[in-house]
Amino acid sequence: MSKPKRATIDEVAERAEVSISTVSRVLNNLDRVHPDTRKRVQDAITALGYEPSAFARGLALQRTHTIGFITPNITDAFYSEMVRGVEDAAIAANYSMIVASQPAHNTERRFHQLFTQRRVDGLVLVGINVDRADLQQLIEQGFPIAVIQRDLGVPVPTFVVDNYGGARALAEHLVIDHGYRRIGYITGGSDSPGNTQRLNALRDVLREHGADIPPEYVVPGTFLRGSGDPAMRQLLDLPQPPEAVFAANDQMAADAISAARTRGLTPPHDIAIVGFDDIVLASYTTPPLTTVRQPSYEIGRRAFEAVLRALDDNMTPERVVLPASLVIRESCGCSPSARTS
Amino acid sequence: MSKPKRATIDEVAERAEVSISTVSRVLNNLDRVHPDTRKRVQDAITALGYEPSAFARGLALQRTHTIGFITPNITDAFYSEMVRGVEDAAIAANYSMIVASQPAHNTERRFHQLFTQRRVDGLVLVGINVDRADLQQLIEQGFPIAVIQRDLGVPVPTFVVDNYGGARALAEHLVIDHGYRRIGYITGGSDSPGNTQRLNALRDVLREHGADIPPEYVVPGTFLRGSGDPAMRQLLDLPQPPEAVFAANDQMAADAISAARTRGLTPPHDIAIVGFDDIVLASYTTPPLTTVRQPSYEIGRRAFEAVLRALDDNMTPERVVLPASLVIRESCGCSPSARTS
DNA sequence: CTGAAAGCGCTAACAG
DNA sequence: CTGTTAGCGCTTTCAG
Repeated sequence: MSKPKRATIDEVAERAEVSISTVSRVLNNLDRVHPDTRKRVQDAITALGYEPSAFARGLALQRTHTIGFITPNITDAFYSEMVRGVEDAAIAANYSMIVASQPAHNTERRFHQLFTQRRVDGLVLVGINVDRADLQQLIEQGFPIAVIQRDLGVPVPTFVVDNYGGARALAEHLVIDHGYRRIGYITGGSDSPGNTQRLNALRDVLREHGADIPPEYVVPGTFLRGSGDPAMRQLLDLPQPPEAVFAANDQMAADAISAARTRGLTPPHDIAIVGFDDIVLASYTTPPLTTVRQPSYEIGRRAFEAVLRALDDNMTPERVVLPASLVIRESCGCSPSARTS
Repeated sequence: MSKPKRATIDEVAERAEVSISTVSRVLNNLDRVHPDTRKRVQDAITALGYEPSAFARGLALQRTHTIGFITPNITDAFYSEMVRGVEDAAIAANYSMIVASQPAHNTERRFHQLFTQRRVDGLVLVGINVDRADLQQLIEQGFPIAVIQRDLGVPVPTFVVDNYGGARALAEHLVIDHGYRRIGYITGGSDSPGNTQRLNALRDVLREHGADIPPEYVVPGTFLRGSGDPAMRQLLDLPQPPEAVFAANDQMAADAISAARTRGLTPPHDIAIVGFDDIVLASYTTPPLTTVRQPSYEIGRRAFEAVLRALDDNMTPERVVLPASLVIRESCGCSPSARTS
């Protein structure tokens, strides 16, 4: 029992005493339509409360005006900002967004579904690893896909933040401004290029200042909630614990702060802790996290626009690197008042 | 140039040397089909990598197998959990989910769009106020809608948490277990029934114990990030500030903690602060927030299921109240070890 | 058990 | 400027 009756184009045509093509014309104002007829049609439209069916139109046009957004976990603050970016851009272009937020092992299937069954016009992938062959094939067929935060090795529009640059700025702040030399690192998932780049930046900066990062100072995390805790403990259990800890993301940095506090330590006095991402949580830890901000909303927006562009003309796929900016709060050891920048 | 060629039902039919109706039959296995033909068809399907177009099917069936989820703000941790619930349930039923996360002033329009243009089969609304007349009309036409967290005064499946009960448990903990009598309250948006119920619960408990909540102890917030800060300051500026503060949600409670700390106070020693929702942030403040947990994932899941049910048979719309549970951490004054429950 | 044909709501040539 | 007509890909009677 659920077929609310919506007016169809035929009813509008009948009421306006014109043919359906004329109605279609005023709808899409393509050709010139006589002002009088146009008015009649428009009156009929409003009288009937008519709105064209997006999917009947989709069938005819072979364009669904729907885009798919696939991410491993939308509850992650970092991704949900992106969703907003994609959505706002989508709305502006009269698109709807189907979102798929599924654990990694399901993304491949959803990806396929969205494309084959749902016939989305394009896809935005973030933080997931799709099978390269699958992707390659779609690309070759000219299917518009934008990839965020991953370099998949296929020629698609790719959006990444400057992980190295951002991490480097943060590392320099730690090494130069604060003079730390013994710095630990909590890693993210091993399949994440961002993780590697952040670690490299830290290592480079340290080397440039005559220090190094011993193997035992690099402890494993997963980017996920809770994983910073055991990692931090491991660091704290070392004969000589680090003076500062760089966690691959804010979530783990927050875990690390809790872990330190549980051990009776007071960051940043006893140990400095910094993160990456600048999620909401970062402002609410005690002390607030010094971190690196990623422009996730903008990334989302631009990814959608890239898809749209690819849909219209076949651009050469760009790879854009967005700047990440240092956000200095207090967890690095800076005082609330004397914030450097 | 973006028309990846997908196989159509005709090609499958041709290859299997049957008619398209037969293909359709094996697809939906409705009628009996001869095993041999069935096999031929299935072989053709896999050979061609055929998948039926969801929206061509939608046109014929008048069912899009798409559901709309409308919320004011998906970056709010509380809502994003819900999205996951809706999505998981949707996938299980072979549905896709279009999400609309738009500021309040836009939701009405999106609501209308999703329904008229997108022809979604149903809608889940959370935390928004749609025009009652609009809604009423859709309902009467038998359009399936589930409403979360609002009582819209129309007969639709409604899912709310037991705000009163949850808040009451929290208030009793404050009043009975801790013995507080001077308790301040930071309100949420005035259009939110949850807000009112929470305040009422606090007031009732206080009264039952011979105390009251003076007008100046109720200060305005908006539920949104940052709004707890000025509210808390206002409370702290009072000649006699409260001993404890109940914020209408965790986000504002977190703001309140920061505000207190900025004033040189140390919660919960100098002032207790509690919230509502149990979002991720609640575990990471210092001290961690004592709060009330809402089962948002489950709410989302059940809301979708209600929509689906309404789609099939026309049930009488239920109104289900889900239990909220007290989560005791440290911001109320409990020590980490000696947690009551 | 299977095929032919109509129709879902809309767009897009092609003729007037 | 406007109407006719042929699809878009699928389901569904209605006949065999």
